[in-house]
Amino acid sequence: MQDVADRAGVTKQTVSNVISGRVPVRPETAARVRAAIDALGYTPNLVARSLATGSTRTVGLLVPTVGGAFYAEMVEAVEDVVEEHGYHLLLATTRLDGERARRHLASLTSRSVDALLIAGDRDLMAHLPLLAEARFPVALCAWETAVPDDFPVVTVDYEHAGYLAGRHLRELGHERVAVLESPDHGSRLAGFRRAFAADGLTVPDHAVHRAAEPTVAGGVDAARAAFAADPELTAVFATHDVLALGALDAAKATGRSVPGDLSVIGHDDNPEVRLTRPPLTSVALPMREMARQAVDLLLRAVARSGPVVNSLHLLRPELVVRESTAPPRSA
Amino acid sequence: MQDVADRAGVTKQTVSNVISGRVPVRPETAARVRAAIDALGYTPNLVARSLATGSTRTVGLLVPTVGGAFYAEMVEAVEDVVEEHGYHLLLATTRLDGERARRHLASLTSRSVDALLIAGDRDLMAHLPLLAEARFPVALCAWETAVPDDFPVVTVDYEHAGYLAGRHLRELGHERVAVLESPDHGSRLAGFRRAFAADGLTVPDHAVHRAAEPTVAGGVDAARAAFAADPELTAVFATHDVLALGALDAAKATGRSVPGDLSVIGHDDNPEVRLTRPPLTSVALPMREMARQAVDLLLRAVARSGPVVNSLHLLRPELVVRESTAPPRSA
DNA sequence: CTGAAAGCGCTTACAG
DNA sequence: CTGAAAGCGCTTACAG
Repeated sequence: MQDVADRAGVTKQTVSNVISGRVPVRPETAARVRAAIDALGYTPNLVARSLATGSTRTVGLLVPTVGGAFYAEMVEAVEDVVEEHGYHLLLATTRLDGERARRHLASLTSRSVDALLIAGDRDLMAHLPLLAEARFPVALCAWETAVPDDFPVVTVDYEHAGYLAGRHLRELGHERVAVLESPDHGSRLAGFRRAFAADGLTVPDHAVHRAAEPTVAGGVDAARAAFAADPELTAVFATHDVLALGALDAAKATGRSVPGDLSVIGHDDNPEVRLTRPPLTSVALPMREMARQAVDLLLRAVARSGPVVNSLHLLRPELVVRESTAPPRSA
Repeated sequence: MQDVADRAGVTKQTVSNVISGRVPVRPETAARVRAAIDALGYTPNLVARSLATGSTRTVGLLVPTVGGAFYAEMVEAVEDVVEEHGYHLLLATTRLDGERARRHLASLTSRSVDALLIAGDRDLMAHLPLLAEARFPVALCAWETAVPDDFPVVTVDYEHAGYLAGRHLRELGHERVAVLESPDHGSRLAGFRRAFAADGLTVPDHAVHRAAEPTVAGGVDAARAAFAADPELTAVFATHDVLALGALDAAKATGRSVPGDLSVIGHDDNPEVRLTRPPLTSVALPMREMARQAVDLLLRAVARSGPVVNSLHLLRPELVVRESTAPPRSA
């Protein structure tokens, strides 16, 4: 920078002013400075700037994993918003490993980020207190269970998501249904039940089948269990798309046509569910909007260097009707 | 830091020495300093340290996308290695958008990272010269086509991958085969052909079917074209697992049993291919080792603050035989 | 509109 | 082993 200043015949403060544009500089001077910058191939040292301004222009994102359509899309959505604001993305994954999460949280404390967005869930709960004295704003997103109240949270109204699925099946006329549930998806189930309760129907516990693991195979097993428990059921709600994929397989294997004999509805609207046969009806989560609101919340706090406003944003999911749901045969 | 020094009755240089451990400090003094650190909840300012040392302890990773098992795994592998060395991960994605790639590259130039790893391919080629004057080491990985020679490259021996697929089919006795090809997978095809050539056989151009897009649907179409071109073929090599998935679907739709009537072999060994029926034989790429070698290369250069050694690492892929390949009926 | 000064919070030689 | 000084490369008031 000093070199640039020398070559342009000004002081480095003037160079700084030209670059930042915060203080007006006489056009000729500015032009001379710019010429010198180009000639020398000067690029400002961001670290020095950070030290002087106290801002790293980086936001940290902590996610459980980056594998899987859900978090992959979140990472990209966050990157987009962050980039719009001229920020960089520091990424860390927990892999559902508490110790790993703790390490990351601890290392982020040392002011290397201006703000931190944490997506994930229960495995992080235990370590959140670490952040109590963080010097930067923290927000949580995509949190489903046990939503903490000491940080702002931007998440999906999962209960409503379940309700949408239930209402859709009800509107089609289904009465005997089963739920394929992933662990920690209790609010989706609750919403689903609410839709049936609104019509005076109940979804009994023995119609809820928990998948051993959130995989296609897990979905197949859960679906088979559901068929065995009630051979007459006409529809299945999977709290996770991947389980719905399993349900599709299981239906085929047991000679049930979808949606003729059995309607199947998923949750999350992963990209791949458009490719199944038939394409899967699912509940879409507003990932991009979630990322946007969370990052905006954070960066607004950074901008006025105040605390984040502690709020709970509940984004409404949306039903995407495709071809895996239809009225039951009996209707 | 000054506060810590005051409370411990020493100067901040001593505090610095205690923290870094580079200069021996008398035990009692060190203990006093540590007590003061705890009492004050002091955490060092990494930005200031970076300015003083010239190192940000961050490596940048530029990938086309984070969606898709291949790059997702790469991101996690790189994160692991980087973390082992006490570094952070700055992530940027290009989304196959050249302009976006250029922006990222330009912004990374300003010394916010100690090193940069670029995964990807042709869409980045045009912007690589931007990095010529980068003050930090740069390495490329997972590069398949038009490998540049002015940067170190750690990648897979894709030609060998194709060869492994071809040799496997040859060893099973297949002669009439087809290739389902994704764009830019020429070296995989070349290797595949080499395996057949070794036995005096050729894989003619009309047995190579290019998929319009790297999706299951694209694979289905390409496979149908292959069946139409040669109804007698006994095996199919897909240069991309997702195309192999399509081939599986197309086989089922046309009444071909796998591997009885048709052997199918994929490439990349994405996690989901273990779940297909039958489980897919594929060629596994050593992602973690690739990430490790690339990051090691980079961080060694950082450590001795010299240039990276300009080399080409070609990692050997590995054949994973599952149940989608078998000898042809005729054999 | 431009220049001289101080400071961001560390680390790195260099004396004692 | 510990202390006083200079410097990393910027930015931010503050005079001129």
